[in-house]
Amino acid sequence: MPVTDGKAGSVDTVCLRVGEMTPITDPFLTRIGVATALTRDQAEVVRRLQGRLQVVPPRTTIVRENASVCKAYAIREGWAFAYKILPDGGRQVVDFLLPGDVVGFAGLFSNIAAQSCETITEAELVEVPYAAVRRAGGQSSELMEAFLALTSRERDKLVEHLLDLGRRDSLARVAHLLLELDYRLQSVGRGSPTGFACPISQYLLADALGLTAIHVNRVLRKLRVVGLLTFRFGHVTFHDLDRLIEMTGFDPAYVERSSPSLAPFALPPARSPAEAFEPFHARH
Amino acid sequence: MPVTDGKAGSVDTVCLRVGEMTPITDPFLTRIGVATALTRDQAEVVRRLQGRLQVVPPRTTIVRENASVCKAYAIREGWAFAYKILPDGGRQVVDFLLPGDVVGFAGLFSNIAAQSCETITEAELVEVPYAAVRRAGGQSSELMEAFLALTSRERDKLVEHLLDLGRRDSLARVAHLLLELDYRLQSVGRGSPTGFACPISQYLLADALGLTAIHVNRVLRKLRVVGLLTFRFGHVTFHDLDRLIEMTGFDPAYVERSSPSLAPFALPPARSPAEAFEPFHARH
DNA sequence: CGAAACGTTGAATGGTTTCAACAAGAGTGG
DNA sequence: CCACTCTTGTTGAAACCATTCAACGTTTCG
Repeated sequence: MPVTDGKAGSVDTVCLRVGEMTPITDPFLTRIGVATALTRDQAEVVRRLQGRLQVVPPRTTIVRENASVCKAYAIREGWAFAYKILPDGGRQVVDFLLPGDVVGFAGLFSNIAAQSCETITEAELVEVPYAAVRRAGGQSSELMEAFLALTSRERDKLVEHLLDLGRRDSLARVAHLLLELDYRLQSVGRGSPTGFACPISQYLLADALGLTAIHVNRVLRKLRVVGLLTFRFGHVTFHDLDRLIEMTGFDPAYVERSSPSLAPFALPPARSPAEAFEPFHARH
Repeated sequence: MPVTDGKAGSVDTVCLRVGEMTPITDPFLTRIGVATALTRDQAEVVRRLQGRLQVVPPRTTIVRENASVCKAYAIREGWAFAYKILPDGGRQVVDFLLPGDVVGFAGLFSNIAAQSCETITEAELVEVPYAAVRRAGGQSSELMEAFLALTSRERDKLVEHLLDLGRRDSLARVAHLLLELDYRLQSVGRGSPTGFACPISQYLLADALGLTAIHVNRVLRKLRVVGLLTFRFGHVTFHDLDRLIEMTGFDPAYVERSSPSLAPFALPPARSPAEAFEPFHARH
């Protein structure tokens, strides 16, 4: 439910094309703008929420569980994941974070990180200080509404993840997650219906899906031999999208509901096809 | 981070004691007030958000997945649960809803219900129309912030649920859920450290925990014979709270973080002890 | 070159499900 | 009032899925 400021209707949604307007890619603004149409002024306020830009190497811990935090991070480029560690040493990956995603927004209230977050690939992060968010949000209910929509979307993703762990068998579980990741990538101008570059190790996949890395390996082999999909050398290829969607019960709607088709405008396609689809292939 | 309006500090948090101020129990106001301290005026606005009060029998579907919705429901009394059905017929319970909880808030943006919701016991529900929420929220960023906190809390619950399904064995899974429910009840003046009245069937428990009802039955028997807890005839009794907390890795903090110790003020204790702890015992 | 992370495979073990059956209480309709 | 059904709880045995243990090859990186 876009909130306008009383000016002309369509002009208000400038933020959705900000990627064309400014030389800088602005994933945070994009995400906010997807949720709620912003006026030019509001878009500027959101843009100013952003602090320092960091470029961090792979396997860097950005946020540590239970540590005190004072800012969120918007992912401009690269992959990361949020996770929790159990007393017995087990690890549960809560969510994968792709370009355009925001991590650590939940800490806005407690100032305590609910999960740890670590980069998978090299990543560019934009800091979003809570103080600035509170200041701006306190003056604009439209902004607060946008933040609410952001959190609401996170909730939807978690529910879908819950279905994976609770009621899908291991084949469907793996396939469903990979489908979701591809659709999320497509919503920000990466990926394609035929497949995508996926820097996730089998161990990580296992910890996201409540399985063993060993079993994930066998599941992937099975998915390959039955001609559904191939995940090898950091690349996922879908061989039979229709059958995959049918067997997993994948519903693209829950991805799209939160990121309308306008989203691709906001994040420009990666610089070169090779770089876009195989940025880490060399490591294998 | 309570947001005040500039008047005297402590006077602003009137809503937390609203249960003492008005003869009517107001779970919605309570929940909102727990998240953000509200001024007297804001509390009044929140109070007016609420529409009709419904009393519905057990097994009533309140919201149907994918149906269009125009309001949320605050649970004033009774138990309900939110769930999704998979194409293969499987059911996944996403969350149990206790007095003081709000269901269907996520539909505020899509106007489409993300999950179905059904009552377990007889329940009293207060309607909260989206239109009213948007109107009030649009004029007050503090309110929007409170709604954001509400959704953020839901996210925390889902993450904990995710840990259950992904990385806890069936014993710990069952025990952890029952512990969580008791703590949530305690935060609204029900339940006790020794146990609580629990109207959940083994089938429902199974669908929440990604198990079979048959297996849940065996797990409950095991929990009983090893002296950890008893769940029979609609009542959960904890025999060794310390050992339970240790084996499940239960962290009361994530319940409390979202519902401060002030909460018990808001929802008055149930009318009589017998009614409070065994409202459905008679059915067995 | 050695260490560390990742991928791969086999065999044995064990936790969960499936199938089948029965008991008990609640509610319904003749 | 009494069959009758429906829901829930309970148990046993067989089948299956996933884990554990163990081992080995590969690639990457310092």
